[in-house]
Amino acid sequence: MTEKVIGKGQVQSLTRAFSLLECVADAGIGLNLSQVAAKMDLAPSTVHRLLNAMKDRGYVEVDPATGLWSVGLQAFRVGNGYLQKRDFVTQARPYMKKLVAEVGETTSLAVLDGDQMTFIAQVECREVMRMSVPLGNRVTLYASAVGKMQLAALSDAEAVDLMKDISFAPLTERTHASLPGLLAEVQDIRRKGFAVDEQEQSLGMRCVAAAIYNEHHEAVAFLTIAGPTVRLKQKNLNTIGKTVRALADEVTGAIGGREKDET
Amino acid sequence: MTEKVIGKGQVQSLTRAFSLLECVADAGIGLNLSQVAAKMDLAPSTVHRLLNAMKDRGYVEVDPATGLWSVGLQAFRVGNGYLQKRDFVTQARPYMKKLVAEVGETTSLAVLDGDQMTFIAQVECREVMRMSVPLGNRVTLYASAVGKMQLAALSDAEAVDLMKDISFAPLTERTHASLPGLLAEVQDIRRKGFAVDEQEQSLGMRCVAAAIYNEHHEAVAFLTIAGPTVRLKQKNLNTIGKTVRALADEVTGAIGGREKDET
DNA sequence: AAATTATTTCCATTTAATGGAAATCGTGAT
DNA sequence: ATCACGATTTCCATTAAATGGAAATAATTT
Repeated sequence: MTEKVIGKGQVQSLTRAFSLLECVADAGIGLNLSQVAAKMDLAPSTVHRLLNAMKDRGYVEVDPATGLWSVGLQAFRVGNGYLQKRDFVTQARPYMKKLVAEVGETTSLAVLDGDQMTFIAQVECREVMRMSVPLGNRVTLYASAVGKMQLAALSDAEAVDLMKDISFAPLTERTHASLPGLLAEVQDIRRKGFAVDEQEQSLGMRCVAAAIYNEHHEAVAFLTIAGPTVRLKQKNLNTIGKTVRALADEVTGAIGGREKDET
Repeated sequence: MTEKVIGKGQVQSLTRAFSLLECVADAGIGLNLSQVAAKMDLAPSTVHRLLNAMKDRGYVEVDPATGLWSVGLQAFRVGNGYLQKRDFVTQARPYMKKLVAEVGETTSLAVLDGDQMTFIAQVECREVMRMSVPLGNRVTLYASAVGKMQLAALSDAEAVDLMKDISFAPLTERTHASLPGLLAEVQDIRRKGFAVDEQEQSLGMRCVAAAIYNEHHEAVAFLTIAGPTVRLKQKNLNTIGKTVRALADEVTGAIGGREKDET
């Protein structure tokens, strides 16, 4: 039998509870107790105890009719505190709207989370066919405009370090397949100040992203615009890139930040 | 010394960790470890251990410069799972937009949470002076349009039961001060199918709310529009009420629900 | 009605959380 | 620079609190 050793500074019941919470959150519709127990490889009684403790506080809820567990309102409430603090999200909103008005495509804001990018805000355009990502969704660093812009905002060493555990899964035939190729593009992105996702995430979709900096010249968030290739035409990418970058720079200014290399 | 007994079905470390999380979430900008320890009446070492365990999972984060703890991205991610599941939120969005377009004021969606109403979605209008509530924020049942509409959507017995532990704190001079008065208005709200907050929450603000029903004739969410008294004029409230109700009914239809008393 | 599966309760066992104390780090004053 | 004070972090003996097997109960299915 393999002994599971509890990591230093870890709290078993907490770690387990959060795993359950995430398990239940990822499941969407919900899972019943036994499914959760099986998935987490825990005794039903343990799962029962932990889930009920979280239920008492509103972090999860159980549908009495179906017995399915899902995320609770309290989790939503607490989680939204994240946005409160990050006032750049609210401050960026008017600029995001401006960008939508100028280019006519859905605009989003993403931040680095571990080794992926997470979308934290969005202003949708009014087109019938448009890009739309649920907030909280993630994309890879190597196959998204925001991700590549994130890498470009770091030093080569930092970028390589961030990518060290990543394997290049091809999402389309245009997805980067190796680190050297990716880093070469990152160089180019640094020069231009914006990144382009040329159908690397999804065929028929192009994205353009630029960085928002804080007062310490650190990129804290990434502004991106995404649309179908039929409207976001190749020949306009340079102009759009400049527009996105200009808007991102405006946000940087609005939150009292400063760009990287202003010499 | 008073012995703190752990409640049945509770998990001490979990309960404490969630209290810490909420403490840190409510603080907005953040708190340092000692402040949290003092507020929660726990030993610093315990707080340190629990906060670090949550930090490892991304539920809280600490600003290395200031040592202030605040809510983490993971909490946001997981919390947003709450909306995923409730497809009426996404389905309601286009109608919320339509309502904003028609009336020109910020539109929100609220649900019952314990004995308060929680805002879970919002579409802001484009006015400079406009209503804007951070998602996850709560309002009372007795001093909000959504709250009164919620009460009206229940039977008198259920409404009274829901209000049993509530004391009527006057938020403005127009706030309901007692249950009988509130229940009398609730009768009227049932007849009209929409509720009005006539500066009961905040002077200079009016709100109008209507209910969204599921297939079991249960009110699951409340659509509301809020704006300054200078724009949301008294004489238009009836028309606006009908508009809000009509839109709420459209959402009800879109999610396959049915209204209460369709005889 | 019986069988099967899922949930909940119970409780003896022992692990894992606890918090006091001491060490370390950080900051600002002298 | 040195000292002092407060905050943070580490350590570890103690024991309370979490654990999970088993049994009871409830909910489905056959």
